[in-house]
Amino acid sequence: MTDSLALDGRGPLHEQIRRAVCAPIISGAWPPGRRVPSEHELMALFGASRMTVNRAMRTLADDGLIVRRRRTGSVVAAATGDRAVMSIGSIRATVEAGDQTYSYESLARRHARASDDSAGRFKIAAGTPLLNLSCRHFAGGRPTALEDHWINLAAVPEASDEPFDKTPPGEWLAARLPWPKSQYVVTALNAGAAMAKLLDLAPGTACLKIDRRSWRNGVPAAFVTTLYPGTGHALTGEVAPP
Amino acid sequence: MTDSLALDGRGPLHEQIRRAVCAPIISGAWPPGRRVPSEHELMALFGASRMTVNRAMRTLADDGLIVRRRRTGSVVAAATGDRAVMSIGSIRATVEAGDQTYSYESLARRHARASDDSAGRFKIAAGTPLLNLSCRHFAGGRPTALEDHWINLAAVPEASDEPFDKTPPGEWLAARLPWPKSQYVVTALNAGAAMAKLLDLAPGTACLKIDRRSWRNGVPAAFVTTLYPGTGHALTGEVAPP
DNA sequence: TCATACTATTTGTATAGACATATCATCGCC
DNA sequence: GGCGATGATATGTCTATACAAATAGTATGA
Repeated sequence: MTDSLALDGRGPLHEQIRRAVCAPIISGAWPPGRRVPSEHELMALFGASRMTVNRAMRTLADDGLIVRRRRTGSVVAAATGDRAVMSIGSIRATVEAGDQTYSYESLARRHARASDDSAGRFKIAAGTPLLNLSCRHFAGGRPTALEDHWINLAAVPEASDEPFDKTPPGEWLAARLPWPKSQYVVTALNAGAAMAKLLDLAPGTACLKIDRRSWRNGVPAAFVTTLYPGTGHALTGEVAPP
Repeated sequence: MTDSLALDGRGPLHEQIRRAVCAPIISGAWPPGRRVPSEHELMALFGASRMTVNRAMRTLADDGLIVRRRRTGSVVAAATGDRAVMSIGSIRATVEAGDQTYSYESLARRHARASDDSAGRFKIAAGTPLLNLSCRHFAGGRPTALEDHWINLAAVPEASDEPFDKTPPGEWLAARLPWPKSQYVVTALNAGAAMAKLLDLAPGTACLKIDRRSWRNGVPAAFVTTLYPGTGHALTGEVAPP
């Protein structure tokens, strides 16, 4: 079956080799566990140098399609459960992508100390100074999301001096925390009375809740809860072979 | 500032270089748009060959931390909205990860033709033969999810001969479609009367709905809707710098 | 027989060199 | 001034080679 591998002549050689080996894997012709030709075999097959073949195979391994082991060679990886890449953009970007005008309203801004439930979910020492921001986002004048931020002032002290009346906390944080480590938890919940009123919904309407915890340099930096009307917002993502 | 870059002596050289350049980026010391030392500068700084430096930089570019351009050199990338990797495992795996016994019940199995609304969301020709499977998943004897599958028999003809009374359609499909292209849409919705009864919930309870479309070799293969009680299930994911 | 040493295979890493390609800046030239 | 040719720079790709590390199988020896 290795004979049927063929280059398509388009693009760099290492890409062609990667595609040639990738094709029978994603088509199912090579089932998980099947042996993939060794680098030497591919060198002979395609007339490429080992470094070029190695780069193609390494890319496939990085993408999780094959598993490489010394001496035994490479095999097609077992298909794991999906790992979908969900794009969680800023609310402004989401609204403006739908050709609606974005606006934002600050509902509350208060200092607090970690002691109540926020300390528990945040995993920080009790007494840590926090800044709590509550705000509402509008798409074309209609409320589209509620956000509740808990910023760890020990990790992000600059937040103390920021009024957050013009810049939404989410955007401000994104600029201050480039490439944070973040964890997301997505659930559904019924809107309570206050929440429903703020979102202009009937009480009990299903909403999408996205909890996000972010760290900066290993220190918990922010805990954000975002609430969307369930029917008005969708989290989308995709997984695709390379 | 390039002087402060230092290798830590641990692991392969290209990894050390990658970490050395990565550190000031994720710490924020190098803001987006800042120029990253060129390959030649890094060669001189670390005494490494260009291929080794190139591999480190290329990895950073693949991870989206820097943007590389010919002649102008590399710069720190603008922090985009997060692209979180959500793990959407099989329901069995999720249940068994919680130390509960998994079971499964087939509710309906019927053949259909794409003509009604399913053709529209599926983007297939009307009249295409489909197999519709409805099932319920249990965790420790209590219902934990509902699933509704529409399998395109033109793309996956083997499904016709499968009774799906023992193997859940999701697992069967995962084995038949290795590395499919898939799209996900996650929303929240209020449980209707029938849905609530099947999930043992009060009507109107918020539920998490995950729609998944999968393709095989570019052909729509399956459309799956999964419903979870909103409080009983969470979609989790994370994004982390490399 | 069992344990150990050796060997062959395969991948992992690193180097030096070469040429290709995109692009910015500059220098003439009209 | 505007236009085009030219050169410089940085990345992109590819090769040939070398040695290292992991490991499965084989040979060796007590």
